[in-house]
Amino acid sequence: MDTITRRRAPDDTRAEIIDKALEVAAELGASGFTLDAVAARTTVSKGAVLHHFPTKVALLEGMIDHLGQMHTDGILAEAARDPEPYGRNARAYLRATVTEPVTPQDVSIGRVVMAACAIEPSLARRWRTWVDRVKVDDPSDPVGADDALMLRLLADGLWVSDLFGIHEVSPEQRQALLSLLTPGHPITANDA
Amino acid sequence: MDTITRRRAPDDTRAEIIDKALEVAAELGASGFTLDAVAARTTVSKGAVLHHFPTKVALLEGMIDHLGQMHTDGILAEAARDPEPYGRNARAYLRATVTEPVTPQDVSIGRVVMAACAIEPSLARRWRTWVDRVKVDDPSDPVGADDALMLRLLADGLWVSDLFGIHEVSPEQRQALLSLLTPGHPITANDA
DNA sequence: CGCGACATACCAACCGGACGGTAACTGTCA
DNA sequence: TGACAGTTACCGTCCGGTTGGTATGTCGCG
Repeated sequence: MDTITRRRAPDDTRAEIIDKALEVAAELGASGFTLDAVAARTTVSKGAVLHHFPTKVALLEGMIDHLGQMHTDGILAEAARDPEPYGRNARAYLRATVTEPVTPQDVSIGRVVMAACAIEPSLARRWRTWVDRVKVDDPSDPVGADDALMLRLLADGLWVSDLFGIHEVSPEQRQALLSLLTPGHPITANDA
Repeated sequence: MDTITRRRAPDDTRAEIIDKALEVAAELGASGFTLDAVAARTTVSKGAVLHHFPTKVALLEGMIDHLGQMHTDGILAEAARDPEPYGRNARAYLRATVTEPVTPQDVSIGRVVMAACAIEPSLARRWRTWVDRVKVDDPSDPVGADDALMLRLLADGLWVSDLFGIHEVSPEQRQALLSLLTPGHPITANDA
């Protein structure tokens, strides 16, 4: 009947764990990202964390899936407000990566994810799976495969650059990148 | 007379440690990259490793510097054989990243470096320092800053993609990327 | 009851690095 | 040139803190 006395729904706990795990990643970075730290921040115990995510990698998978879903939403939203069909999908990918405010928290989380993928191959494969899925969202996109790939590589490169502070990229330069792909003006030679 | 009993030159030991450390990184990956594993592969002991590199991060710095030097050489060689001055520098950067054979060992080492930079901020800063240095190698390069930046971001994105197996990039596509920057045909809008 | 959602207590192994000691090399000064 | 002092290169061992994971108990709900 009523859910007042009932114990909390497990899904809520699971969601809270992921949420708090992202907080820990944002604040403590990869070296501070431990099961104990995550559990300490949740309302539940470490045992509960291990109950929902039997291993640390499983927790990271949950986090990556969550982040992937968020980013997918951002990309779809970006594509939805783009009237120009040519290259819409790839452009949305780039736009969602470039435009979204990159807070220090995002950077820290990104680093943790990056480290995790670099250490654990299964997580890297999960990343790839996400990319594959987001790539086929709009097969009717008329843009050439080479140009679309180029935009995605560019977006990833910019993301990595932001993560590690490699290049100073001004807002104007980001804007210039956004206007790269226009109909009738393919970038790579293969896309005639 | 003979050098059998003589102690080896310390620089040789240091070089050997870095060399074997790269081997360990290539074969065992980030999770297997421990001081013990490195020491076990060298002819010297763990104590000697710590003597030359007082901390694990210091060893990684040495490895990154070494790799950076190698890559710098590759870039300079690529630029030297390029008759076209326009965008030569940025193109060489891209070319050295794309063209150089990416062996599984390279991928494994790259992952270790990536993880290290993601975990330890000082290593990421070292990466940035290297990029800054390699960027000013040829200030007379007439290519626009935006286009040069774009090529570098593209190269980094491709490198990351190769590291994690994110995109399948055919040799033809890599070739298409190489011919991106040509005189009289700027890519970004800002470089008129 | 029984099953899933937790809590508590605990463990064992890994790993970075500290440390005391030794042997080899280098400079110095008589 | 040779003895002595100081320094550098290196060895082998040990420690202890951290951390991922387990084992077992408990409680509520259906």
